[in-house]
Amino acid sequence: MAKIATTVYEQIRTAILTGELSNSERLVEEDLAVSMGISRTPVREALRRLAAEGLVDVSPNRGARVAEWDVHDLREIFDLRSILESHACELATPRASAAEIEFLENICTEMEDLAKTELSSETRLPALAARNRIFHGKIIEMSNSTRLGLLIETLIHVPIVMQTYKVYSPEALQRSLHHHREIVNAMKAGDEVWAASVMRAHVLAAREEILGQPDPE
Amino acid sequence: MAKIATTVYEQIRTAILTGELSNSERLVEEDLAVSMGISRTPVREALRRLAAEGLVDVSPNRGARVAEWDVHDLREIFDLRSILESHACELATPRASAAEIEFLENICTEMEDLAKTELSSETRLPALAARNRIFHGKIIEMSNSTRLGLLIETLIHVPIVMQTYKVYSPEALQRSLHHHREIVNAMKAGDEVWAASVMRAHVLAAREEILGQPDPE
DNA sequence: GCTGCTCTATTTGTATACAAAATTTAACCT
DNA sequence: AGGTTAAATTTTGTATACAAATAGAGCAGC
Repeated sequence: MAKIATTVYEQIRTAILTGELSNSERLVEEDLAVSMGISRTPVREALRRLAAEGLVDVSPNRGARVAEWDVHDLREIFDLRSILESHACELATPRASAAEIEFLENICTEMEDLAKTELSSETRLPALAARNRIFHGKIIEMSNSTRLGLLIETLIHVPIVMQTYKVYSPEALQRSLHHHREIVNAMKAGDEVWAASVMRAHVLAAREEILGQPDPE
Repeated sequence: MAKIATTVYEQIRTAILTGELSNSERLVEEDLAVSMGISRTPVREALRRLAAEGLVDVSPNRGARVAEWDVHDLREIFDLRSILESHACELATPRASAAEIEFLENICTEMEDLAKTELSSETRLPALAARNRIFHGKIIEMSNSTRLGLLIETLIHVPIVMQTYKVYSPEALQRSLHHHREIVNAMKAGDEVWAASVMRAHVLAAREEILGQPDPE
């Protein structure tokens, strides 16, 4: 059970991502420390780490707060995701093995099956969201660019991005699944331009679904 | 003189960027602390921060070392820069004010003048590199996307990227300056596709100048 | 000569103590 | 009563102390 700092980092992180902590809530080092029965030292380290990832804001001598994102931030995030994830598709396509294509296809099938079931959204949405993350993560992994992966990672661990499917209409969900299938088909055909284009559309469609019409500014 | 942690962070950072510390050199907390006459606490904080930015690698219980980059890493970095900085151009172009255009033009002129002088490379190259950073930084600022700026920042503070002009041939330097001028012209013309294309070419040309021919793998 | 072990010396991780800064509270003056 | 200043409290920043883990030196065995 090594590394208390890592444990507390993960605890605070998931607390933020699940919305348990939110609304620019203040994070007092001592309070967090006593609530976990540890000292301030590992708490400090965890908070700085979260700050580096953009999940909390720290001001000198004034402590840490949960970061907040406005519509403009989210628009930036989705725009950058659309660029970076489509680039990942472009890199992944010529490298894709048959086994990897099959892996992606299986996830597509699983998600399509899940979408068909009448399960309550309580269980269905998390299952869909988890597989969605695996799908996107797999393509990033296949791109074989560590830094690209890291950049995307810093963009997506933002609460609303993590819970994407929560606000999807049935039509949007269907379109999203079709996009996934089309991406795999494009990769199978070895057409990286096609694959990248669909991925770009896929992320931009998600942006509109979540944020509504383009920023008028 | 507040915030020792920030001071030591900057010291170690510039030591790495100037190559003073290099070659996966081990960074022992206590040694750094005594050499600066402070305690380990702020040193630790600085090292974690540098680790988050990718300038040092830390392993649990084994401390920090200066990060190393191989050819593959550098290729990734330049590829991503080419994408992100061209995107910055695209965003900046429709927003560019006359004053901002003029600012960029002035930097172009300064760099062209510097290139013409017969100053020793001792003084000329740092002056060129500094203005180059200002030029690129200004465009990123004009893009008005904080996160885009942050992503690019995490990519460029890598020693060899910072010292780009050191390895440039006279021809490459000329081409680089022409690119700058062309980017400003494209922005002035309000043509974001043109501007973004030149920026992409600009960064990819730098990649080849520094790394040689494409990765054969 | 080399491999594997134990023991020692470094070095990191965490806890605690204290100092500096900021926030809050209270008192005060006009 | 309002607002300003000044103490009191809270909270962060840094230093130090100790525990846990790792790396390295020296030595036994082959």
